[in-house]
Amino acid sequence: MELPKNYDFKESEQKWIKEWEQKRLYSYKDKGTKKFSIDTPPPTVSGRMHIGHACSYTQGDIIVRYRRMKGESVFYPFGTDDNGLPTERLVESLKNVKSKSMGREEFVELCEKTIKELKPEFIADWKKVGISADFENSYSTIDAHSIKTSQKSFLDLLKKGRVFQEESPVSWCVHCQTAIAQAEFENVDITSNFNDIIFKQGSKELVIATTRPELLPACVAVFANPNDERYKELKGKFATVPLLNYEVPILFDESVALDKGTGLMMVCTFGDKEDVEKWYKYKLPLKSAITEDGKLNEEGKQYKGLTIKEARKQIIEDLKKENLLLTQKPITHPVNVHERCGTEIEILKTKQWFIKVLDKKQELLKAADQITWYPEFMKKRYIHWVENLQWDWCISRQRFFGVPFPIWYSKKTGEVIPASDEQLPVDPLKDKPKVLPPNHTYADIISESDVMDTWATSSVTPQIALDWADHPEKFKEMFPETVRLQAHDIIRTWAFYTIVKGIYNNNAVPWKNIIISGFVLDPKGQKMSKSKKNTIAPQIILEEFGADALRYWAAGSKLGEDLPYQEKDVLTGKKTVTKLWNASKFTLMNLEGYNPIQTSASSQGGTQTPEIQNTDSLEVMDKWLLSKLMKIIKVSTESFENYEYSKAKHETDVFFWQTFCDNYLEFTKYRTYGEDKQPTEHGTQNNTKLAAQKTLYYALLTQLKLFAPILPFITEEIYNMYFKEIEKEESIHTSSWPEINSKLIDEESEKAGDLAVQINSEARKYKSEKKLSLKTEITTLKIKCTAEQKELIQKTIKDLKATGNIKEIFFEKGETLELLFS
RNA sequence: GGGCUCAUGGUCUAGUGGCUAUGAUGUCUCCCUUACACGGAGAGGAUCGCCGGUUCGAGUCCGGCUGGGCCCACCA
Repeated sequence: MELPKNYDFKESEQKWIKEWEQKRLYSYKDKGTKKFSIDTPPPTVSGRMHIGHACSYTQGDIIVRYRRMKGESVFYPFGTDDNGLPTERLVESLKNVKSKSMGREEFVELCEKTIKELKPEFIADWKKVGISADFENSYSTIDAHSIKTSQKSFLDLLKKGRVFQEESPVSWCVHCQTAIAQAEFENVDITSNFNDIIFKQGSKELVIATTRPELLPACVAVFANPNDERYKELKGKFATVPLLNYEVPILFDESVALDKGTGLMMVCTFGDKEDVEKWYKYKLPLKSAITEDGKLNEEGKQYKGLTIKEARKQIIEDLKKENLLLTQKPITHPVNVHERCGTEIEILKTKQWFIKVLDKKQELLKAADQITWYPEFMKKRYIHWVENLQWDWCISRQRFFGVPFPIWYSKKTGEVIPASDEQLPVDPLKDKPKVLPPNHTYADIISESDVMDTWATSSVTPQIALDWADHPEKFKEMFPETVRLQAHDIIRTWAFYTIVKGIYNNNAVPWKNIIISGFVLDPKGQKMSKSKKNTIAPQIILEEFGADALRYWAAGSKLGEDLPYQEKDVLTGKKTVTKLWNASKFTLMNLEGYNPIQTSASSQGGTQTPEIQNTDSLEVMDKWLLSKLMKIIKVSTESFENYEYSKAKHETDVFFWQTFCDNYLEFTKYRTYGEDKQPTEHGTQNNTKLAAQKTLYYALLTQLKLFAPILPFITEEIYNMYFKEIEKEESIHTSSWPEINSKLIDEESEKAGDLAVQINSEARKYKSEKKLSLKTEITTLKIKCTAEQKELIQKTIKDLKATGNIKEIFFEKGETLELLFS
């Protein structure tokens, strides 16, 4: 068998992607073996896969491919997250439209159309990196099945009393014009001004420091610390709000910092969480001055109609005019903004749906212990987040493109009218409830027009994939899933919310294990971002180096650890692919005329790998290689079991380059080529050649298998060209994972082989120092060593002479090993 | 301010308390040896961030410090 001179990764990768798909190699089949199910993040259809996706999915895929080879029944669905704000924003910018100024139906249609356009190309990128998901079993978080599942989850929680609707101060994005959840906050430092503003108390001037003068019309009280000597006499008095000239009470609370600003603070409805707390605690009146689209309303009096920014500017100007602005200090302070658009978050009193989480903190913390976290410390991030939760989970969004709430309301009583399970999926704007409350007609109901938060649906990915809505029995068989794979940035959202739903809906944590991958950083270790222009497109890497090379790089990071992108590592991957090709080419060349089936003692299995059953015929160097190979199988298997793919990769890599290529192939060259030069007596096959062939066959196949999860294309190519016919398994990826053959562990041969390697390397060094070609013959080698060492060295003397071009070798007694060349 | 995490040759990285600290890349020298120049052989290059402790023995365990990164809190 002769392989072509060069490996064309582009051609090969394309071919295998197509073939795997045609053969439905990765479709879910219940083989009656241990089940392995994996929950991977449905990426948002953003047009293109980014490098972080490529890396993290590859890491997951490596684990899945290992499991598949172990013979487990792999359930690996693939989803896309198409619903909600991210898609709306994408469509708005792509199609240059504004959802709120378009008809709802028209906009939803446009979203659906856009997704359809983008999706195939989007998914193609995942296939290109060799992700072995069951793409036939793919879901979209906005398809009918996902909507049904998500609505079922909601109705279930409604029955269980875990969701509630309330009109309360809620974080709000004035740009997206919707309520948002705590998990969607992003903290940024903003430069602003700290303004010392004069309030009047009778004729007295009270100085209040604020960064938000535009909220003056929403001011409902002034607060001081009860221990603040400066303000004690203000008790029971009122202050006049400047410019707007109305009175608010002066109150006292321990939470007011004495040293911040002037020690006086104004409470507005609402500037921040602090205001909300005082508003509740002191039952203050509500004075909302900000509209849902971020303008001042009639409460703003003369400032009505101005945007927040304009109002701020105008109020400052007016304060200056009236000499009510004492000082203005520029400051930089942290502000919560909406992660999707960067707009500063407002707090508005609106009616929203919530999932109760604050009262179940203890259970949610306990859940962390029922899941094994890889790496373990990531568990703390989850715990930390749960402990610090401030708000219940607000799941309603005043948007168009999302999963509708499966409910209507009664105009008469205001009560909630839920859809019935059997009518899901339902759109209350189009459909009618099956069951009406007594004395109601369809004219008496109003439809809920809000949609659910994206996370309310992506938090049920296990339930969607395992078909909780339609096949609850099948669902029970597989739930909880084996593994969740995700990055650490969404522990507080995706991991947390999925756990919430698992526990609330199904009384169990959703997976037994969670593996958290790190971030891809730029070569300098900086976070990648579009604004920094330091992003790297995986498509370019794929084009230039190939998927195997990209995967090789991705396999290099430890789980949970951030990985700087280094092109040299991808290049090393490509070199490994090339080396694998060349080493295989050489090996297969040497297997010319070799019939592996004959040497297989176990003919019963028929299609089994021709195992090496008998080591008697093997030479020391063969035993040396195989014994070391067994240890690599052991380490690699153990590492994969613990999701430590980078360790498995490293060990296999070092073995392949050093043990196999640099040494074993060199040591056996003289045995494998030139049979016609030294025909053996009786014309039968040379025994040492046959031994080498046996070893080569088994060692190469094993190494291909060990590399297969990481380098699926090159290994499949080589397997297909030679091994497939003999092994009778259609793909290396469905072939069995190598097992340790304890008969092949041979410490003595390892020692002897190591000595031979050492001596050979000294010989090379000698030649290099003398600037001699490696072909140069060494006349004599005098070896000083112990009797024990001599015995070992004598076992490989033939190999040493041939490999190192050494004519004669003499021994002399010595304490330590000493080599004298001449 | 709280929490987590990291610190190893120029750069990136491996490293279950134990003999000369892994590999890659880059540098230098030699070599197109019939698998591979996307290669081979060799050389040089690390007081394993700093201080202290535990131990016969610490890159590895403990405490403190310094410096990165991330998360959370701080928004008057």
